[in-house]
Amino acid sequence: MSQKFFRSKNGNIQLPVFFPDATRAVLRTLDSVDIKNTKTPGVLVNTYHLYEEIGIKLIKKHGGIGNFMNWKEGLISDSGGFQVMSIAKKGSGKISDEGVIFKSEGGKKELFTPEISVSFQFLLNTDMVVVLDEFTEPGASLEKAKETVRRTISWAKRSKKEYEKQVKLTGRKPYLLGVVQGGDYLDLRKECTKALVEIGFDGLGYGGWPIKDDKTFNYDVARVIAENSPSNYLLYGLGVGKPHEIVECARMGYTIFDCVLPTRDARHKRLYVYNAKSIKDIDIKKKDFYSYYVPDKEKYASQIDPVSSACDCLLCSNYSRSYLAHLFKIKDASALRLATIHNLRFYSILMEKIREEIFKE
RNA sequence: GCUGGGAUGGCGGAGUGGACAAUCGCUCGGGACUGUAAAUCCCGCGUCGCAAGACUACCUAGGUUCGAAUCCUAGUCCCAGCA
Repeated sequence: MSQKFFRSKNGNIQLPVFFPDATRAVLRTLDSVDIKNTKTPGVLVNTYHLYEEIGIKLIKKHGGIGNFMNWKEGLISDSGGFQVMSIAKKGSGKISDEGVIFKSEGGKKELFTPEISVSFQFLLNTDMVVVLDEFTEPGASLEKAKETVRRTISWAKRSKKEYEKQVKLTGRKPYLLGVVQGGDYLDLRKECTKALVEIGFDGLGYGGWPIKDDKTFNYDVARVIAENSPSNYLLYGLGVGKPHEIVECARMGYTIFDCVLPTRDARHKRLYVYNAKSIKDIDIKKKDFYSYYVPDKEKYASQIDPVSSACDCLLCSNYSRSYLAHLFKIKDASALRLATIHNLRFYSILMEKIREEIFKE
Protein backbone atom coordinates (compact mmCIF):
# COMPACT_ATOMS: atom_id res chain seq x y z
CA MET A 1 0.00 0.00 0.00
CA SER A 2 1.78 3.09 -1.17
CA GLN A 3 -0.98 5.63 -0.76
CA LYS A 4 -1.66 6.25 2.90
CA PHE A 5 -4.32 8.92 2.58
CA PHE A 6 -7.40 9.81 0.65
CA ARG A 7 -7.58 13.53 -0.11
CA SER A 8 -10.90 15.09 0.81
CA LYS A 9 -11.98 18.69 1.05
CA ASN A 10 -11.97 18.36 4.79
CA GLY A 11 -8.44 16.99 4.93
CA ASN A 12 -6.68 13.69 4.50
CA ILE A 13 -8.43 10.48 5.41
CA GLN A 14 -6.41 7.47 6.44
CA LEU A 15 -6.62 4.54 4.07
CA PRO A 16 -7.99 1.98 3.68
CA VAL A 17 -11.56 3.25 3.81
CA PHE A 18 -15.04 1.95 3.39
CA PHE A 19 -17.57 4.40 1.98
CA PRO A 20 -21.20 3.27 2.22
CA ASP A 21 -23.56 4.07 -0.61
CA ALA A 22 -25.60 7.22 -0.37
CA THR A 23 -26.71 6.65 -3.93
CA ARG A 24 -29.33 9.36 -4.04
CA ALA A 25 -27.51 11.78 -1.77
CA VAL A 26 -28.90 10.06 1.27
CA LEU A 27 -27.91 7.01 3.17
CA ARG A 28 -31.34 5.49 3.56
CA THR A 29 -32.88 6.12 6.99
CA LEU A 30 -29.93 8.24 8.18
CA ASP A 31 -28.96 11.86 7.90
CA SER A 32 -25.43 13.17 7.50
CA VAL A 33 -24.93 13.74 11.23
CA ASP A 34 -25.89 10.12 11.91
CA ILE A 35 -23.38 8.93 9.33
CA LYS A 36 -20.61 11.00 10.82
CA ASN A 37 -21.34 9.60 14.27
CA THR A 38 -20.69 6.09 13.00
CA LYS A 39 -17.12 7.24 12.24
CA THR A 40 -17.75 6.64 8.56
CA PRO A 41 -15.15 8.76 6.75
CA GLY A 42 -16.96 9.19 3.45
CA VAL A 43 -19.82 8.13 1.23
CA LEU A 44 -20.45 7.26 -2.38
CA VAL A 45 -23.09 9.05 -4.40
CA ASN A 46 -24.36 8.05 -7.80
CA THR A 47 -23.98 10.21 -10.85
CA TYR A 48 -26.68 8.54 -12.87
CA HIS A 49 -29.36 8.78 -10.18
CA LEU A 50 -28.51 12.34 -9.23
CA TYR A 51 -28.36 13.38 -12.88
CA GLU A 52 -31.88 12.03 -13.21
CA GLU A 53 -33.29 13.28 -9.96
CA ILE A 54 -31.63 16.57 -9.16
CA GLY A 55 -31.25 19.30 -11.71
CA ILE A 56 -27.95 20.83 -12.67
CA LYS A 57 -29.21 24.18 -11.48
CA LEU A 58 -29.82 23.02 -7.94
CA ILE A 59 -26.45 21.30 -7.72
CA LYS A 60 -24.77 24.48 -8.96
CA LYS A 61 -26.68 26.55 -6.47
CA HIS A 62 -25.31 24.43 -3.64
CA GLY A 63 -21.85 24.24 -5.13
CA GLY A 64 -21.87 20.49 -5.10
CA ILE A 65 -23.57 17.47 -3.66
CA GLY A 66 -21.64 17.62 -0.40
CA ASN A 67 -23.13 20.97 0.47
CA PHE A 68 -26.54 19.82 -0.70
CA MET A 69 -26.59 16.96 1.77
CA ASN A 70 -24.43 18.74 4.32
CA TRP A 71 -21.71 16.12 4.13
CA LYS A 72 -18.27 17.60 4.58
CA GLU A 73 -16.27 14.37 4.69
CA GLY A 74 -15.04 12.13 1.91
CA LEU A 75 -17.11 11.94 -1.26
CA ILE A 76 -16.87 9.71 -4.27
CA SER A 77 -19.27 9.84 -7.18
CA ASP A 78 -19.87 6.67 -9.09
CA SER A 79 -20.18 7.07 -12.82
CA GLY A 80 -23.42 5.26 -13.49
CA GLY A 81 -21.69 2.27 -15.04
CA PHE A 82 -23.55 -0.09 -12.78
CA GLN A 83 -26.83 1.48 -13.87
CA VAL A 84 -25.87 1.06 -17.50
CA MET A 85 -25.88 -2.64 -16.79
CA SER A 86 -29.30 -2.64 -15.18
CA ILE A 87 -30.69 -0.54 -18.01
CA ALA A 88 -29.47 -3.09 -20.50
CA LYS A 89 -30.92 -5.86 -18.38
CA LYS A 90 -34.26 -4.13 -18.06
CA GLY A 91 -34.32 -3.68 -21.79
CA SER A 92 -35.40 -0.10 -21.34
CA GLY A 93 -32.29 1.39 -22.83
CA LYS A 94 -29.64 0.93 -25.43
CA ILE A 95 -25.89 0.91 -25.24
CA SER A 96 -23.87 2.14 -28.17
CA ASP A 97 -20.30 3.30 -28.59
CA GLU A 98 -21.48 6.84 -28.12
CA GLY A 99 -23.09 6.21 -24.78
CA VAL A 100 -26.29 4.96 -23.20
CA ILE A 101 -29.73 5.89 -24.39
CA PHE A 102 -32.22 5.53 -21.61
CA LYS A 103 -35.73 6.55 -20.87
CA SER A 104 -36.03 9.10 -18.12
CA GLU A 105 -38.84 9.22 -15.58
CA GLY A 106 -41.12 11.05 -17.94
CA GLY A 107 -40.45 8.54 -20.70
CA LYS A 108 -38.23 10.93 -22.59
CA LYS A 109 -35.22 9.40 -24.29
CA GLU A 110 -31.91 10.76 -23.10
CA LEU A 111 -28.32 10.16 -24.03
CA PHE A 112 -25.86 9.58 -21.21
CA THR A 113 -22.22 9.66 -22.27
CA PRO A 114 -18.81 9.32 -20.61
CA GLU A 115 -18.37 13.06 -21.08
CA ILE A 116 -21.67 13.88 -19.40
CA SER A 117 -20.80 11.56 -16.55
CA VAL A 118 -17.44 13.21 -15.89
CA SER A 119 -18.62 16.79 -16.28
CA PHE A 120 -21.61 16.15 -14.05
CA GLN A 121 -19.30 14.64 -11.44
CA PHE A 122 -17.34 17.89 -11.49
CA LEU A 123 -20.57 19.68 -10.78
CA LEU A 124 -21.19 17.27 -7.93
CA ASN A 125 -17.79 18.41 -6.71
CA THR A 126 -16.69 15.09 -5.30
CA ASP A 127 -13.21 13.97 -4.27
CA MET A 128 -13.07 11.13 -6.73
CA VAL A 129 -14.51 10.91 -10.22
CA VAL A 130 -15.20 7.47 -11.64
CA VAL A 131 -15.25 6.94 -15.39
CA LEU A 132 -18.30 5.49 -17.10
CA ASP A 133 -17.72 1.86 -17.98
CA GLU A 134 -19.63 -0.97 -19.52
CA PHE A 135 -20.32 -3.74 -17.08
CA THR A 136 -19.30 -7.24 -18.11
CA GLU A 137 -22.24 -9.32 -17.09
CA PRO A 138 -21.61 -12.43 -15.05
CA GLY A 139 -21.43 -15.46 -17.31
CA ALA A 140 -20.68 -13.34 -20.39
CA SER A 141 -19.05 -15.15 -23.27
CA LEU A 142 -15.47 -14.29 -24.09
CA GLU A 143 -16.66 -12.43 -27.15
CA LYS A 144 -19.18 -10.42 -25.16
CA ALA A 145 -16.64 -9.72 -22.45
CA LYS A 146 -14.14 -8.48 -25.03
CA GLU A 147 -16.76 -6.14 -26.38
CA THR A 148 -17.40 -4.59 -22.97
CA VAL A 149 -13.67 -4.22 -22.37
CA ARG A 150 -13.21 -2.54 -25.73
CA ARG A 151 -16.00 -0.09 -25.00
CA THR A 152 -14.86 0.45 -21.42
CA ILE A 153 -11.38 1.40 -22.65
CA SER A 154 -12.73 3.67 -25.34
CA TRP A 155 -15.03 5.37 -22.86
CA ALA A 156 -12.13 5.65 -20.41
CA LYS A 157 -10.11 7.58 -23.01
CA ARG A 158 -12.95 9.98 -23.60
CA SER A 159 -13.46 10.33 -19.88
CA LYS A 160 -9.83 11.21 -19.35
CA LYS A 161 -10.07 13.85 -22.03
CA GLU A 162 -13.17 15.33 -20.50
CA TYR A 163 -11.52 15.19 -17.10
CA GLU A 164 -8.56 17.22 -18.31
CA LYS A 165 -10.90 19.73 -19.84
CA GLN A 166 -12.76 20.04 -16.55
CA VAL A 167 -9.55 20.40 -14.57
CA LYS A 168 -8.60 23.35 -16.72
CA LEU A 169 -12.07 24.78 -16.46
CA THR A 170 -12.48 24.47 -12.72
CA GLY A 171 -8.94 24.39 -11.40
CA ARG A 172 -9.93 21.38 -9.32
CA LYS A 173 -8.21 18.04 -9.52
CA PRO A 174 -10.24 15.26 -7.95
CA TYR A 175 -8.95 11.71 -8.21
CA LEU A 176 -9.85 10.03 -11.47
CA LEU A 177 -10.62 6.33 -11.29
CA GLY A 178 -10.54 3.94 -14.22
CA VAL A 179 -12.66 0.82 -14.04
CA VAL A 180 -11.44 -2.61 -15.05
CA GLN A 181 -13.88 -4.94 -16.78
CA GLY A 182 -13.48 -8.35 -18.39
CA GLY A 183 -15.54 -10.67 -16.22
CA ASP A 184 -13.80 -13.79 -14.98
CA TYR A 185 -11.35 -13.84 -17.90
CA LEU A 186 -8.03 -13.12 -16.25
CA ASP A 187 -6.23 -12.35 -19.53
CA LEU A 188 -8.91 -9.84 -20.42
CA ARG A 189 -8.71 -8.27 -16.99
CA LYS A 190 -4.98 -7.95 -17.38
CA GLU A 191 -5.32 -6.47 -20.83
CA CYS A 192 -7.94 -4.00 -19.61
CA THR A 193 -5.82 -3.01 -16.63
CA LYS A 194 -2.80 -2.33 -18.82
CA ALA A 195 -4.77 -0.33 -21.35
CA LEU A 196 -6.21 1.82 -18.58
CA VAL A 197 -2.80 2.37 -17.01
CA GLU A 198 -1.64 3.46 -20.44
CA ILE A 199 -4.33 6.15 -20.45
CA GLY A 200 -3.35 7.17 -16.95
CA PHE A 201 -5.46 7.37 -13.82
CA ASP A 202 -5.06 7.98 -10.11
CA GLY A 203 -6.41 4.56 -9.41
CA LEU A 204 -8.29 1.59 -10.76
CA GLY A 205 -11.47 -0.07 -9.69
CA TYR A 206 -12.33 -3.74 -9.67
CA GLY A 207 -15.48 -3.47 -11.77
CA GLY A 208 -18.10 -5.94 -12.85
CA TRP A 209 -19.49 -8.71 -10.74
CA PRO A 210 -16.91 -10.01 -8.26
CA ILE A 211 -18.81 -13.10 -7.16
CA LYS A 212 -18.23 -16.44 -8.86
CA ASP A 213 -20.86 -19.05 -9.68
CA ASP A 214 -20.07 -20.89 -6.48
CA LYS A 215 -20.93 -17.70 -4.59
CA THR A 216 -17.38 -17.10 -3.49
CA PHE A 217 -15.47 -13.91 -4.14
CA ASN A 218 -13.22 -13.83 -7.17
CA TYR A 219 -9.89 -12.96 -5.59
CA ASP A 220 -7.99 -14.00 -8.72
CA VAL A 221 -9.39 -11.06 -10.63
CA ALA A 222 -8.62 -8.74 -7.74
CA ARG A 223 -5.04 -9.99 -7.76
CA VAL A 224 -4.57 -9.58 -11.51
CA ILE A 225 -5.69 -5.98 -11.34
CA ALA A 226 -3.49 -5.27 -8.32
CA GLU A 227 -0.45 -6.92 -9.86
CA ASN A 228 -0.75 -4.99 -13.08
CA SER A 229 -1.28 -1.57 -11.55
CA PRO A 230 1.51 0.90 -10.75
CA SER A 231 2.36 0.94 -7.06
CA ASN A 232 1.21 4.51 -6.58
CA TYR A 233 -2.31 3.70 -7.82
CA LEU A 234 -5.31 3.68 -5.55
CA LEU A 235 -7.03 0.32 -5.78
CA TYR A 236 -10.75 0.38 -5.32
CA GLY A 237 -13.06 -2.61 -4.88
CA LEU A 238 -16.28 -1.30 -6.40
CA GLY A 239 -19.22 -2.78 -4.57
CA VAL A 240 -16.97 -4.81 -2.31
CA GLY A 241 -18.18 -6.36 -0.13
CA LYS A 242 -18.64 -8.68 2.78
CA PRO A 243 -16.35 -8.02 5.74
CA HIS A 244 -14.00 -10.93 5.10
CA GLU A 245 -13.79 -10.04 1.41
CA ILE A 246 -12.71 -6.53 2.30
CA VAL A 247 -10.08 -7.89 4.64
CA GLU A 248 -8.67 -10.11 1.91
CA CYS A 249 -8.66 -7.38 -0.72
CA ALA A 250 -7.05 -4.92 1.68
CA ARG A 251 -4.24 -7.42 2.15
CA MET A 252 -3.76 -7.33 -1.63
CA GLY A 253 -3.43 -3.57 -1.58
CA TYR A 254 -6.96 -2.39 -2.14
CA THR A 255 -7.66 0.70 -0.08
CA ILE A 256 -11.10 1.93 -1.07
CA PHE A 257 -14.35 0.03 -0.78
CA ASP A 258 -18.02 0.78 -1.07
CA CYS A 259 -20.99 -1.53 -0.81
CA VAL A 260 -24.71 -1.49 -0.16
CA LEU A 261 -24.52 -4.54 2.06
CA PRO A 262 -24.23 -2.98 5.51
CA THR A 263 -27.07 -0.56 4.87
CA ARG A 264 -29.36 -2.84 2.93
CA ASP A 265 -28.73 -5.75 5.25
CA ALA A 266 -29.60 -3.56 8.21
CA ARG A 267 -32.98 -2.79 6.65
CA HIS A 268 -33.39 -6.49 5.95
CA LYS A 269 -32.73 -7.39 9.57
CA ARG A 270 -29.21 -8.63 9.24
CA LEU A 271 -26.88 -7.00 11.71
CA TYR A 272 -23.18 -7.72 11.73
CA VAL A 273 -21.59 -8.60 15.04
CA TYR A 274 -18.02 -9.40 15.95
CA ASN A 275 -17.38 -12.71 17.63
CA ALA A 276 -15.55 -10.95 20.45
CA LYS A 277 -16.21 -9.68 23.93
CA SER A 278 -14.99 -6.17 23.29
CA ILE A 279 -13.72 -4.00 20.47
CA LYS A 280 -10.22 -4.64 21.72
CA ASP A 281 -10.70 -8.40 21.43
CA ILE A 282 -11.75 -8.36 17.78
CA ASP A 283 -9.40 -10.48 15.72
CA ILE A 284 -9.88 -10.17 11.98
CA LYS A 285 -7.24 -12.85 11.44
CA LYS A 286 -9.64 -15.44 12.76
CA LYS A 287 -11.62 -17.25 10.12
CA ASP A 288 -15.01 -16.55 11.64
CA PHE A 289 -14.40 -13.20 13.17
CA TYR A 290 -17.99 -12.05 12.75
CA SER A 291 -21.50 -13.39 12.44
CA TYR A 292 -25.02 -12.25 11.73
CA TYR A 293 -27.60 -11.14 14.24
CA VAL A 294 -31.28 -11.20 13.31
CA PRO A 295 -32.84 -8.64 15.61
CA ASP A 296 -36.50 -9.59 15.73
CA LYS A 297 -36.20 -13.21 16.78
CA GLU A 298 -38.50 -14.34 19.54
CA LYS A 299 -35.56 -15.37 21.71
CA TYR A 300 -34.31 -11.80 21.84
CA ALA A 301 -37.66 -10.32 22.78
CA SER A 302 -36.85 -10.32 26.48
CA GLN A 303 -33.08 -9.91 26.55
CA ILE A 304 -31.77 -6.82 28.28
CA ASP A 305 -28.18 -6.91 27.03
CA PRO A 306 -27.07 -4.96 23.97
CA VAL A 307 -26.79 -6.50 20.50
CA SER A 308 -23.00 -6.60 20.76
CA SER A 309 -20.52 -5.91 23.51
CA ALA A 310 -17.85 -5.43 20.86
CA CYS A 311 -19.51 -2.29 19.55
CA ASP A 312 -19.86 1.29 20.70
CA CYS A 313 -22.52 2.46 18.28
CA LEU A 314 -25.63 4.43 19.22
CA LEU A 315 -27.65 1.22 19.39
CA CYS A 316 -25.25 -0.93 21.36
CA SER A 317 -24.34 1.73 23.87
CA ASN A 318 -27.89 2.79 24.63
CA TYR A 319 -30.47 0.13 23.88
CA SER A 320 -31.23 -3.50 24.65
CA ARG A 321 -31.88 -6.37 22.29
CA SER A 322 -35.46 -6.48 23.47
CA TYR A 323 -36.01 -2.82 22.69
CA LEU A 324 -34.64 -3.25 19.17
CA ALA A 325 -36.77 -6.37 18.70
CA HIS A 326 -39.77 -4.33 19.76
CA LEU A 327 -38.97 -1.52 17.32
CA PHE A 328 -38.69 -4.01 14.47
CA LYS A 329 -41.88 -5.73 15.48
CA ILE A 330 -43.93 -2.56 15.45
CA LYS A 331 -42.14 -1.60 12.23
CA ASP A 332 -40.93 1.71 13.53
CA ALA A 333 -38.51 3.57 11.27
CA SER A 334 -36.07 3.98 14.14
CA ALA A 335 -35.40 0.24 14.04
CA LEU A 336 -33.94 0.65 10.57
CA ARG A 337 -32.00 3.71 11.58
CA LEU A 338 -30.45 2.05 14.62
CA ALA A 339 -29.67 -1.12 12.68
CA THR A 340 -28.07 0.88 9.87
CA ILE A 341 -26.03 2.89 12.34
CA HIS A 342 -24.87 -0.32 13.96
CA ASN A 343 -23.78 -1.93 10.69
CA LEU A 344 -21.94 1.19 9.61
CA ARG A 345 -20.09 1.27 12.88
CA PHE A 346 -19.27 -2.41 12.37
CA TYR A 347 -17.70 -1.50 9.04
CA SER A 348 -15.83 1.51 10.42
CA ILE A 349 -14.43 -0.69 13.21
CA LEU A 350 -13.49 -3.22 10.54
CA MET A 351 -11.46 -0.61 8.70
CA GLU A 352 -9.80 0.46 11.96
CA LYS A 353 -8.77 -3.13 12.54
CA ILE A 354 -7.47 -3.48 8.99
CA ARG A 355 -5.41 -0.32 9.41
CA GLU A 356 -3.98 -1.70 12.64
CA GLU A 357 -3.04 -4.92 10.89
CA ILE A 358 -1.45 -3.19 7.91
CA PHE A 359 0.48 -0.62 9.91
CA LYS A 360 1.81 -3.26 12.26
CA GLU A 361 3.54 -5.02 9.40
C1' G B 1 -84.94 -19.02 30.62
C1' C B 2 -86.32 -18.18 25.35
C1' U B 3 -84.74 -17.10 20.28
C1' G B 4 -80.97 -16.79 16.75
C1' G B 5 -75.70 -17.28 15.38
C1' G B 6 -71.21 -19.83 16.12
C1' A B 7 -67.12 -23.53 17.61
C1' U B 8 -61.50 -25.02 11.79
C1' G B 9 -54.05 -25.44 12.50
C1' G B 10 -49.89 -20.69 17.44
C1' C B 11 -53.68 -16.46 16.13
C1' G B 12 -57.37 -14.16 12.74
C1' G B 13 -60.26 -16.22 9.19
C1' A B 14 -61.87 -19.15 4.26
C1' G B 15 -64.16 -23.66 3.02
C1' U B 16 -70.40 -25.60 3.57
C1' G B 17 -71.05 -33.64 0.78
C1' G B 18 -65.85 -35.83 -2.98
C1' A B 19 -60.47 -32.22 -6.35
C1' C B 20 -58.89 -30.72 1.86
C1' A B 21 -53.66 -31.78 5.64
C1' A B 22 -57.47 -27.65 4.46
C1' U B 23 -57.34 -20.62 0.26
C1' C B 24 -55.42 -16.23 2.50
C1' G B 25 -53.26 -12.92 6.17
C1' C B 26 -50.42 -12.69 10.72
C1' U B 27 -47.05 -15.04 14.04
C1' C B 28 -43.03 -18.40 14.13
C1' G B 29 -38.52 -20.81 11.79
C1' G B 30 -34.90 -20.77 7.69
C1' G B 31 -32.52 -18.48 3.32
C1' A B 32 -30.98 -14.58 -0.10
C1' C B 33 -29.14 -9.62 -0.60
C1' U B 34 -22.01 -7.24 -2.97
C1' G B 35 -20.23 0.42 -7.92
C1' U B 36 -29.10 0.23 -4.25
C1' A B 37 -35.64 -0.31 -9.36
C1' A B 38 -34.57 -3.66 -2.60
C1' A B 39 -37.70 -1.01 5.12
C1' U B 40 -37.38 -6.21 -0.32
C1' C B 41 -37.65 -11.15 -2.14
C1' C B 42 -37.74 -16.66 -1.55
C1' C B 43 -38.75 -21.21 1.29
C1' G B 44 -40.97 -23.97 5.41
C1' C B 45 -44.81 -24.28 9.19
C1' G B 46 -50.40 -31.29 12.02
C1' U B 47 -47.13 -35.87 13.34
C1' C B 48 -43.28 -39.40 11.53
C1' G B 49 -39.87 -39.65 7.17
C1' C B 50 -34.19 -37.50 3.20
C1' A B 51 -38.13 -38.88 0.08
C1' A B 52 -42.09 -41.50 -2.02
C1' G B 53 -45.54 -41.97 1.52
C1' A B 54 -47.99 -43.31 6.04
C1' C B 55 -50.80 -41.74 10.19
C1' U B 56 -53.95 -38.39 13.11
C1' A B 57 -57.11 -34.18 12.19
C1' C B 58 -61.86 -29.11 11.42
C1' C B 59 -65.55 -28.76 19.96
C1' U B 60 -67.34 -34.01 22.01
C1' A B 61 -70.22 -38.53 21.21
C1' G B 62 -73.23 -41.06 18.00
C1' G B 63 -75.58 -41.44 13.08
C1' U B 64 -76.66 -40.92 7.48
C1' U B 65 -73.54 -41.83 3.10
C1' C B 66 -69.37 -45.52 -1.36
C1' G B 67 -67.45 -40.83 0.81
C1' A B 68 -68.46 -35.65 5.98
C1' A B 69 -64.81 -29.91 8.30
C1' U B 70 -69.31 -29.79 5.33
C1' C B 71 -75.90 -33.37 6.36
C1' C B 72 -78.79 -35.42 10.96
C1' U B 73 -79.24 -36.26 16.54
C1' A B 74 -77.61 -35.33 21.43
C1' G B 75 -74.21 -32.88 24.58
C1' U B 76 -70.57 -28.98 26.07
C1' C B 77 -68.93 -24.11 25.56
C1' C B 78 -69.11 -19.04 23.36
C1' C B 79 -71.68 -14.71 21.27
C1' A B 80 -75.98 -11.50 20.14
C1' G B 81 -81.10 -10.13 20.97
C1' C B 82 -85.34 -10.69 24.19
C1' A B 83 -87.05 -11.68 29.11
